[in-house]
Amino acid sequence: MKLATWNVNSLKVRLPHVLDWLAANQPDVLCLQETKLQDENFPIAEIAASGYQTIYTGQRTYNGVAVLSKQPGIELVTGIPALDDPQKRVLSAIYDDIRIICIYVPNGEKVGSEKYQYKLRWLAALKDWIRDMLARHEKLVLLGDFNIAPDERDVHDPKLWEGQVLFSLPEREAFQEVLGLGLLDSFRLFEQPEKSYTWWDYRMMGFRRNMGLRIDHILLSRELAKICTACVIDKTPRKLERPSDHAPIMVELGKL
DNA sequence: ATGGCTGTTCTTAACAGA
Repeated sequence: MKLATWNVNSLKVRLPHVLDWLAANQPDVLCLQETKLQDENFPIAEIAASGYQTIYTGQRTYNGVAVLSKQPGIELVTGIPALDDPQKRVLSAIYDDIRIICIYVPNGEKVGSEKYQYKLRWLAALKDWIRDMLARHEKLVLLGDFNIAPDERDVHDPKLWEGQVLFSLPEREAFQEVLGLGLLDSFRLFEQPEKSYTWWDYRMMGFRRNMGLRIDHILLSRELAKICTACVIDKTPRKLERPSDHAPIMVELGKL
């Protein structure tokens, strides 16, 4: 089974990239963030023509998440149940017995800002919810754009980013607390190339100079980590014309 | 120190993203 996540930064603009990527990689499940589409504008027909069905929750201009899958999911959840949040950032369903949770964590803008406080509150609510979900689902995947680089290895210039949003200690601690519930960072289960990132700034030739951050993640419950055989960041779509600033990541799971 | 790209909007300037 192949599970993937990709912040597409506007599905309207990136739909051709997504369809090409689906055809080339054939994931069983692909989670998308920053679709930036209201539900009535979601391109279900184009995606269905590629052999995928979709669940989605979106809004105008900002945020929006979707889960594309070969098989239908059950027990859909939209948003973090205990969090009263109009922003469309969370979508979850069960696929092939696995509870998939697609998230788009708030960016946080700047350490100390109102949006940063919202990010930390949001992460605290996420932790409480994931604790509940793990108690109910041994097979669980939490994946998406976390907007947190967990470790110095995940930052092209840790000195420059020290204390900055996406790499500040409170954010990294919140990430570790989620892991502490019983999740593993699939990317670090395997040997990886040095300087592996999932996001590069559009400006200053960030991608060409590999000035990136690893802020998109696929976290696996212990049960699933045991059967995970690979985790790969695919930089191919980042090289296309008009790319998303994020690259997709994919894990492969063997038989239970 | 700043702004640097990109996408979106009751657009052509302002904002948010990371």
